[in-house]
Amino acid sequence: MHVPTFAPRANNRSHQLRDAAAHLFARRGYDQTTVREIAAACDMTAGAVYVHFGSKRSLLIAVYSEAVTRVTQRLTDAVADIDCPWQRLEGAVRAHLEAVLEPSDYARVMTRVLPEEVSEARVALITLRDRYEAVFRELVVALPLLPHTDRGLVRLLLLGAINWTPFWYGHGGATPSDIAKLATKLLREGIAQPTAMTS
Amino acid sequence: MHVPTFAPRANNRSHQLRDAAAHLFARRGYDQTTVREIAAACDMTAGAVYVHFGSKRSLLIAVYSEAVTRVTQRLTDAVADIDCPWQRLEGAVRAHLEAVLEPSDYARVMTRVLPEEVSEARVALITLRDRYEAVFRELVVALPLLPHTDRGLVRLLLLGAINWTPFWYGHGGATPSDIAKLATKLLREGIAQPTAMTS
DNA sequence: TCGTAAAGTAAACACACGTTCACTTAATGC
DNA sequence: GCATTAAGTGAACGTGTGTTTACTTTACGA
Repeated sequence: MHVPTFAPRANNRSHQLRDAAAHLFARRGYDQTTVREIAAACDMTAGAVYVHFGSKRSLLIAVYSEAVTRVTQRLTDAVADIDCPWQRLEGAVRAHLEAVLEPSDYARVMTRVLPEEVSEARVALITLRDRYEAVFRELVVALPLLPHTDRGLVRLLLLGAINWTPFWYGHGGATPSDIAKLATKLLREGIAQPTAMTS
Repeated sequence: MHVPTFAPRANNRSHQLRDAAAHLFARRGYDQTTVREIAAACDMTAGAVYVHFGSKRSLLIAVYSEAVTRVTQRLTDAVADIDCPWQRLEGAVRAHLEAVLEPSDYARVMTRVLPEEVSEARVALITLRDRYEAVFRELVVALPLLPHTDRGLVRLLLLGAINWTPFWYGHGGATPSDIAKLATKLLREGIAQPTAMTS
């Protein structure tokens, strides 16, 4: 006749599940990953997953949410001590690339599973991703650009370029630092060989 | 007792099937599209699909191959009459964007279904896409760039930026032409506000 | 015209997957 | 210690999907 105890237990393995899901989502995508695989990675049964998460979909949202939180934090830290807007941008791009390209499961989920592809969780995922992209919005807004420059467009092109990197990274010898440097240079001054103007 | 006639018939509907598949793959992705849907779009049964294509996978490869052929042609045409390397690049980017962003089913398949996501057809699709990207490789090689510029990296960043456009196109008012202009400008001279150097 | 094989149908097969359910076990608060 | 409930098991359910199969219809060359 006592008040029941609704608290989760101490040895909570839901974190372990979420980590395993992140690992598999990052490596094989959402659709290709099965609930049974995630469970097996934790030495559990598929049924046990549903004790912690109501559905595969909500598991993805949990992973994605954690990913956004972590990468945003990493980004914020990376640019915290920098003043120059251009160097801030370069630092942010490098931090993003390091997070996405090195074997950090959570960050990779953000680029590996595209919100647009998972119809079940589209809205939730896009909302989360927007939270992340807001950081870049601020960075771009802070840049001293030519008048009439469409800063939104600049941000989208930049994000596209770096979101695509996982698909080709490793084929050349470029490091995240190289890529960040080039991307920033493109925005700043371009890479055209100055033409010898007839003076 | 006569030699059999192995030729396909005149009223061949395999093209119709391929078109329908392109339409659905472009709109909903590969995994989310079912063989029955493709068949239904042609007023056929699922079984009939297998008369023309051995598997769903080979149907995708047929669509993707046709897509690469068409877009490559479109691109080649677009830059045929242009001499200036920079204008050639801008024209190519605009042509690519127009193909991808406007409701041309085949072109959209190229960016909607990522070769890396379809494990069954990964290799075949990547081979096809490489054929297309070779066009951009030439365009970038022809640019007069600063010495020691990693042209491969430039191409990859550029392709990433424009491949990502389908995910955000329409949210701003930018047209394919606007996007192409900005992308080219970025490579050429950047968009930084020139600092007033103390002379 | 007539035989052959292509084109197509209808139904079933095989299987993988997300999810549920009845049941067991083991922490946890009182 | 004991009731309570979270955590977990193992098997089954329902369903969707790619594919196959036996059969029918139809174009087409000789």
